[in-house]
Amino acid sequence: MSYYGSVTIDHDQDCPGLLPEPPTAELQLACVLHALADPIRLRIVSELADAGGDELNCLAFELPVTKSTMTHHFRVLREAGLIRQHRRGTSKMNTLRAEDLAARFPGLLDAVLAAAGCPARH
Amino acid sequence: MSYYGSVTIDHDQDCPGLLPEPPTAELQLACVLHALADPIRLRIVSELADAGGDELNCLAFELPVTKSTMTHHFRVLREAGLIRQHRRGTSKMNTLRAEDLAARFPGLLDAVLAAAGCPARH
DNA sequence: GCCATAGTACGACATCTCTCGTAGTTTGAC
DNA sequence: GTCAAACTACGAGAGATGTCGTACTATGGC
Repeated sequence: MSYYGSVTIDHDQDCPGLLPEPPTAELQLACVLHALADPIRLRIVSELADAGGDELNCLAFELPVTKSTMTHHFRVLREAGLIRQHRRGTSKMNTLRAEDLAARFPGLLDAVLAAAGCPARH
Repeated sequence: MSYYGSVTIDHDQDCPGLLPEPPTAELQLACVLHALADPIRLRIVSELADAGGDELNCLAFELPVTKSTMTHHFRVLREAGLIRQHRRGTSKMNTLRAEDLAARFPGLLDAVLAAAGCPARH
């Protein structure tokens, strides 16, 4: 989406291997919702939440898409500020930025995760 | 988004003038998030929430787009199940389906509205 | 050095999305 | 019946998105 504006990606703590991400204060609601509004990405976020803060590499998610498509989705999530990524060896480890999100948009992530947990009823 | 599947739009109560909308039990999370992931639509939802359940016609929202674009956004919101629309006279009145959403995705709408209320910090 | 593993870059493509303008419909007021 | 107001339908266009395949770049183990 073009009109979200460019995601400011600066980071003060230059932790080695950490990939650029937007600071907490600049997370954009529309951008976060857009990142969550895709079944694949929702699943990634959901599984990261289930991991309880543990780091998962990209291939730990058995997603029904190719590696290059995975790269795309992980980047969308990182640029929206939902996940944090840093390199370790040949892998890229992912964690959910749950605390940052809770600080910026209280209750939002929890509500989405709860909603994602109970799919359909009828 | 194609892979949400077709929105089931049946309605038992054939209230005259009510436009078709998905039943509460069939609201799709990804679909709802996608509908909210647009600044214009987020604003519509926000203003409807501020109206506290009152009905607002489409032109009551002073949106920076043409009428046909408004029609488009209101339709997206209705088909996602976020708003209810029914005709009255030459107008189409809109209300937020706050209770339906709270029943299906507890806390989600509230969190989004709260997040939309406090835009940016730095 | 060689190789396998994990991931990226890039281009391509089909589809979707947002936007508009113009023409049309429906409704209520006169 | 005529007219204005509110909205819709339709087509078009620019741009974004999700997907893939191929080629490429680390990184670590041998």
